[in-house]
Amino acid sequence: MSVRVRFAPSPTGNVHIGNIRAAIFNWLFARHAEGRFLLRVEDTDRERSTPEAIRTLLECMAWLGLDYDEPETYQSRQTARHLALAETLLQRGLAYREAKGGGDECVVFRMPKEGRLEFIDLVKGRMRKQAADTQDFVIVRSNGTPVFHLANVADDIDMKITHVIRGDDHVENTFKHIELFRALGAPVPQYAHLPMIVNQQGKPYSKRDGAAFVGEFRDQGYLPEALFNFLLLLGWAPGDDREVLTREEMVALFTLDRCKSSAARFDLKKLVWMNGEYIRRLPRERFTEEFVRRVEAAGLATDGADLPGIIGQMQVRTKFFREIPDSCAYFFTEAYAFDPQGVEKRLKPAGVPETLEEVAAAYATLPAFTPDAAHAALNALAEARGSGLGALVHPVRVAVSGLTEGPGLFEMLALLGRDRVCARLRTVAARLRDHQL
RNA sequence: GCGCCCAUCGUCUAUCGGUUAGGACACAAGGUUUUCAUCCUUGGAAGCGGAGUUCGACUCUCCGUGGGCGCGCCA
Repeated sequence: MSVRVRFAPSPTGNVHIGNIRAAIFNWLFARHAEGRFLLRVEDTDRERSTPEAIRTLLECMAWLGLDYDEPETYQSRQTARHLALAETLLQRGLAYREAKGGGDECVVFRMPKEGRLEFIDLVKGRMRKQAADTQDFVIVRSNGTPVFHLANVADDIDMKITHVIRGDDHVENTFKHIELFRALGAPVPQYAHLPMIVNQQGKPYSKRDGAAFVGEFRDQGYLPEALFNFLLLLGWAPGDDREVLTREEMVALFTLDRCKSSAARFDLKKLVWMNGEYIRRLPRERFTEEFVRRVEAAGLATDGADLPGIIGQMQVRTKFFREIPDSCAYFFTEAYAFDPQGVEKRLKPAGVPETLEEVAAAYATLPAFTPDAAHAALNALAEARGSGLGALVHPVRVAVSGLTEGPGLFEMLALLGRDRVCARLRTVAARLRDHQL
């Protein structure tokens, strides 16, 4: 029997990372087993399930590369089917009508009253519970609408779902659902319950803890592959020391028995690191394309710049594309901004203007302006002055780039070119004297 | 309250009775130019407690403790 799994979110406008992780695990499980991954929109809450919300959901799926193998289905369209099944249950005496609280009658499903209920959870192992500890539950409201449990199980039956992989807040429901499958004469799927994602305090991760929705991560500049990989590592590990995996590796390696059953804390720092890893691994052309787009969007022109050289330095240090205009402006314009703290610390001390001019003079006479030559020249200067190299490196960096950090100074200088470097050093020296900085 | 589940460095995790308990993030120190966002090296850092089972337990069992989830005519 071939594997069929589904992701069954209720479209409430935003897709929570806990939810999308369930989608990721389902998708990987299906792809690994060469089975089918389906999407069922549980849109029975008509209030919140707006077309807009559904579109957002579909966008998030596409963004993460979670493609599904059959057209998505909508639970709200199956109401008649759900009610028919409830009717069957009623006729077989497996459910009964009851008027709770004096209102109209609702339909209640009968749970076993004795014995033990149990199932094997593919990640948590054997789960058991005394029947006496369960209760009958409503499957059709007195207003005539089906309740989640009925709708969920009915749709799983109709979609021939073989494995239900979902958050472990559903473990208790599973005892109910299994009885429903049996009562409806359908084969019971296998279950796998995934641990929750929690915050630094160990509480369920929510929007109060920062970005909690897929769309927010996208908007903040995270790459879908990075978020996907990071979320996968929350509760699953390949068994060896690999952490950054290609989609193919994930598919090949993913199995439910390697899933952990304890909650995982969401560690933003590691996600940031992961994002940097994915940016670094981007094909050079793709990084370049995005780089240029960002730079130009900031009103800067890249003509004349040594783009390949700049990219070579910047790709490995970029954690977010949005940082690019600010971190690289000095490569493309003379109107680059100065970091106030850098100016204060590196340019304001007495003697800096003279130092910058000395460096400019030394550089002007160099036969070739290469990183090594620029380095050697500064070394010679430092020695002549009896000062450390740092006394030259820092002011020069800030003068030339406006920043206190960036690529190796001499690589950066070579990339800028002798003319621009010397001009900037002199200009900054003059501005310092005129108190213009 | 009742039921169920969970428990390895600060964090994510490896280990499926025998390891100096490994890796990654983060942190610290050093080096890479007295820069840094890269790179290299090094370091600190863990089996919740108590009983058992066993020649031998992080690993198996039980009891505590702590945490989470569930107990809706929400999903």
